[in-house]
Amino acid sequence: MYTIGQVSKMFDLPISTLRYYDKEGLFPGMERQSGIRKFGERELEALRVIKCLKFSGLEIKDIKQFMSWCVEGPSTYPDRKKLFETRKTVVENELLMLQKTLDMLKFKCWYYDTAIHDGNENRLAALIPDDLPSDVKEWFDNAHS
Amino acid sequence: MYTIGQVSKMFDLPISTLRYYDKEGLFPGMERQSGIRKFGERELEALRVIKCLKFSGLEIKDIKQFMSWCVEGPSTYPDRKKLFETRKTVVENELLMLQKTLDMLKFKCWYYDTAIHDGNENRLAALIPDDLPSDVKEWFDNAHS
DNA sequence: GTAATACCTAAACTTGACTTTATGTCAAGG
DNA sequence: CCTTGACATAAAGTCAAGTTTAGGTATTAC
Repeated sequence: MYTIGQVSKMFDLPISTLRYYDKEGLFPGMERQSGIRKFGERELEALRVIKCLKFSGLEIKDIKQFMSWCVEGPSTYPDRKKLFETRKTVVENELLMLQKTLDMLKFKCWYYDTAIHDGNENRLAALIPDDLPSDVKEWFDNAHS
Repeated sequence: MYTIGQVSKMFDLPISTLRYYDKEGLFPGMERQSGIRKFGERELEALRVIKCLKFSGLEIKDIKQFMSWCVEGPSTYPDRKKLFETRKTVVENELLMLQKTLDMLKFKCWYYDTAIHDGNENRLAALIPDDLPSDVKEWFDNAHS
């Protein structure tokens, strides 16, 4: 069993955030000893899941919904599974878009390398795809078609 | 040259958002004809870049900074390059973390598949890594070590 | 015994990125 | 002529996710 201060250090989260999560219902049924929160293994596992679900873009109120389902019992297994399936789809799409974003950033890094070398953008202004190094042309092709 | 309404449709962005971006200085030197915004190729390219930079997690005020550098001329090439290098690092890290998030989601999907099949979590509560299908154990290993 | 720490609550405040509202101009169509 | 539609502005409102503040309790350290 851990105090809020210990958990704050373990997860590198401000105490105020942990209290806020608790207030929002993300630790249903958390124990207290004379008013003081006691974080057990259930709460630590909850925090691990919260971290991932948040990173996947899920809102607090929907994480709360999930936690409520966990309390409700086996009848909510299908709801919980659907939530994770949906998140999986969302994150897979996000990965594809982030990859495209990375292509753009690589292109721009190359672009400014070239601009710095040339001292101007004259040559770059007249670019055609064939001029581009292959590791950098993804985004250019994509954005200008 | 396009009107704000045309650009709104082209980029699937609300008109109010385009006006907000303009107010925040994301289209420095945009033309006007008797008060009406005229979006040219420069502004469209800006929007393509804004889309990516936003997706990479950059804030509006930092995008504005970049746009100001573009107006300022070749002396800011190094600043602009550094911005894209930093974004590249950030996005590469984000990709790694998203991949881990995806591992967790895959694990949870498998978990609830199993729970639905069993009708309870008894078997799952006593899990050890060796019990896990290999395509699903990444996250479990990671989180419980 | 008092001062420092670690905990608690409720309520107000903050931030970023928009969105909405209220009001107004201007050109084209019936 | 007058209404409709597309544009404009300034200012207020919204929303999520915290953070901060003000005030209080309980235990330990000197």
